[in-house]
Amino acid sequence: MFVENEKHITIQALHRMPYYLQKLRELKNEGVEVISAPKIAQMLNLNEVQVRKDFAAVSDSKGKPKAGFSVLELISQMEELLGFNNTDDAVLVGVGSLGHAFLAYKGFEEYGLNIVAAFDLNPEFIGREISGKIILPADKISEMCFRMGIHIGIITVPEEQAQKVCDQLVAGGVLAIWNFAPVHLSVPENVLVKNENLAASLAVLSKHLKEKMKNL
Amino acid sequence: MFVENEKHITIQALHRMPYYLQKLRELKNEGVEVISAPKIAQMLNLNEVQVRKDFAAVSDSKGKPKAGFSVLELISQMEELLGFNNTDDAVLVGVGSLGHAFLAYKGFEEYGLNIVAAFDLNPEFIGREISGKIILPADKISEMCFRMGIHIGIITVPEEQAQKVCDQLVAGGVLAIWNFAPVHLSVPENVLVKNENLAASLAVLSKHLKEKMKNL
DNA sequence: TAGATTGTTAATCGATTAACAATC
DNA sequence: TAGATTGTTAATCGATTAACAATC
Repeated sequence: MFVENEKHITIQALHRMPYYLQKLRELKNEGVEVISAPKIAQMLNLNEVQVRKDFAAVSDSKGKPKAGFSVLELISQMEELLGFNNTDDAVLVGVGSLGHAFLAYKGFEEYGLNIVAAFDLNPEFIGREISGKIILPADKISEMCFRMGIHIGIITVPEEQAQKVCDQLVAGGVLAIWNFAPVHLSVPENVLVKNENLAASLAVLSKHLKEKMKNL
Repeated sequence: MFVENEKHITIQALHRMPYYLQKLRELKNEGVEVISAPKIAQMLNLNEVQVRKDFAAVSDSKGKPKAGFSVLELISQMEELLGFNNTDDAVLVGVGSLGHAFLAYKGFEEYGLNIVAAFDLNPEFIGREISGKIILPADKISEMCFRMGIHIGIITVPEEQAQKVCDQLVAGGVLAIWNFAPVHLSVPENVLVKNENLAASLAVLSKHLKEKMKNL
C-alpha cells in the first residue's frame, strides 16, 4: 500500500514550531489575519524558504501568492501538530530538587502533559504529596504504569539509577521517555528516549563566554 | 597570525560529551584505565568513527593503536572542555514555578554554574529568599549585573516578558542567555542565546506516542 | 499590468559514515 | 607476525539555501 499523505517533518523543523506558534499568537492578538513567510522569517531571524517549507509541512492549506498564510489556520494546525490540544498522562521518577520542581511546574499542562504520579526510592518521601501528586515507592513503577495505562515517563533521578528506572518504566509499558539524567539509556527499539541535556547547554554558554572574555 | 591549534568542535559533538563523560567515569570506577573508541561506540550506540573524531576534538593526547585512549586523560579533558572545573556566576529572572525550581536545584553547581541572584516583577516575591538567594526587583537587573560583573542570565519568565528581560540583561553586560521562554529573542550579535525548548521536546514524545498507539 | 509571494527543483553546506593505510 | 585499533581521506546523507517559474 502506498501512503500518499504522510507528512514528513524533521526534528529540526519540529523544534522551530514553538517559536512560530508564539509569534503567530502575538500577531493574532494584534489583529493580523494573514502573514507572509518572508515577514515571519525576518522576525525570527530565519531563512524565508525554510519558513515556507516548515509551513507546508504542518498545514494542508496553502499560502496565497502576494498575501501569505492564514494566521488562525497556522495556529490551530501547529497546536494540533505539537499536541497542545490533547493531553498525555505521564509519571515522574525521582523527586530530588529538579523532580520536585517539575511536579510544581504549571507550564507542562499548557503543552499537553499531565503528570499523574511520582515515584522515589527514598522512604522519607513516600506518601508525601507535591502539588496534589502523591509520591509512591519506586518498586511500584511497572505495576502502576501498566494499571493506569501510562505511556510517558520522566526521569529525574541521579545518573546511577537512571538505567534501572528506565527498565522499570519500559516493563510497565512506557513508550516514550524524557530523560534528564546525563546518561545514555538502552531501550528496545520501539521506545523513544528524548534526552534533555542541561549540562551540554551550559557548556555551550560557558564556552561562548570564555571566548568573548578572551577578546576583552 | 596563523592559528594552528584552534580546535573545531561542533555543537553536536559538544552535546555528546556529557554522555561520554558519564560513561568514562563509570569505567574509571570499575578500574578500567584504557578504552577503545569501538567499545565506547557500542556502549553509547554511536558510530565508532564519530567517537574517534569526538575524542580527537577534545584531547591533544592521542590514542594508542590496538589499545585505545586513557580514561583518566579523557575525563579531565572533557571536564575542562565542558567547563565543569571553573564556575561561572549567573542571575536568574522569573521566580515562577520553573524559576523557583531552578533556584532550588543543586545540579547546576556540579556543571559549573552558580546562581548568585534572582529577579522578579511580582512585588510579593521581592526580598524573599529561596535556597539562600535573595529575590530582587526586576528593574535592578542591568545595574546589578553590571556591578557584580555577571555575564550569564537565565530567563524563566512568561513569554510576554522575555524580550524585555533579555534587553535588560544585555544592557547589564550579560553575554550569554539561557532562555526557557518559547520565544525568539533578538540580541546583538556578540550575545549568545541558548534556547531550551521544553515544548518541542514534549512534542517529539507526544508525536512518537501517537504513532505507536496507532499501530496497536 | 507589475510586483510580492508562493511552491518546487537544483545547488550548497556540513555532519555522519565508509574505506583504508599506518601503527603498536 | 597477525590483528585490533588508530587517524585521515573520500563518499554519503540530509538539511539549508539559492534560483526561478507560477500565481494572484
